[in-house]
Amino acid sequence: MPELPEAETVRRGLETETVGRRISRVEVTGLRSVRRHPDPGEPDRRLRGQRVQAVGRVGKFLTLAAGPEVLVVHLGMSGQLLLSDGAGPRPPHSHVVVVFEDGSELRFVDPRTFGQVFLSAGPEPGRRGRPAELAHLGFDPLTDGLPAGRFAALLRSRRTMLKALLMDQRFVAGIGNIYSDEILFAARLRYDHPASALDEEQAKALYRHLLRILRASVRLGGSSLSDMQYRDVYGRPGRYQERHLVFAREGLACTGCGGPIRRQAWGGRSTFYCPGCQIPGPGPRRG
DNA sequence: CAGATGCCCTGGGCGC
DNA sequence: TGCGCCCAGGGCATCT
Repeated sequence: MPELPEAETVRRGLETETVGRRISRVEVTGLRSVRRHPDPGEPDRRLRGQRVQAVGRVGKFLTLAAGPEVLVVHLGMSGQLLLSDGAGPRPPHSHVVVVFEDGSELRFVDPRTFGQVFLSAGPEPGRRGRPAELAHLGFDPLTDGLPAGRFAALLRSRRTMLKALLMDQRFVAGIGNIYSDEILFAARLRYDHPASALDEEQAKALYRHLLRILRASVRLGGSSLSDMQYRDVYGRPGRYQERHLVFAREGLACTGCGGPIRRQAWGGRSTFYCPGCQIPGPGPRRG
């Protein structure tokens, strides 16, 4: 499930491999992947002949600037961006393929089609020229450099449960189910702890763990789960899953207390936590 | 406004 | 061996 560290790993690969290359055409075969475009031929028309200038990222979204155009990619659940020299057959579910003038290809492969590819309608005024379609996203933990005190104040103003807030892309961009569980375990806070119940020090500590874990995962190329769906642009899996302390570890011994990690259905998906180490918070105040 | 729910979609795992 | 069921979950729409 590509989250920020996986998107950042892909971004680095794209930056290395595609900046400076000229696009000769874009082949779209998966209409759902370009669902924001009423006309699926639009990406080809607008990108033809443009040279890739920069590769950016906001949360889980990737952006390729090419001439006046910005191509935005979200990997969804099962999306991959794979580089190829253009020889050999394309893998199944290659819904969008950017062909460069040397014949090499950038293939958007996405079996479950939760991901998407679209050309931005333009930059949002202010906010560092972020594509307008990404205006709703909150701060990016690795690129926006939000001071800890600001984070703590923002967090403590919300009454939402911590996990819901960490996964809320409007609050902070890039954290999903895996990293929210890992961050909350590191901070010794349970998923259902109300954000507003944290004191200043707890909120700052949570932020430190958030940054530390995302950076550590980027260093190891992100997390590939048992399905090995996540791959970088060279097709390599990540290695951060070896460092997961709670995610997908139901029944295994907690590294903190030795007790079993618990799995809880919550918000329509699985949450993993240690009942011994992670505190649930004060609960609703009475009186 | 915030929380809950359902939908989209396919491959893989599992029970029978 | 094979079929059908269920699950994985990010983002969004919709309802309360």
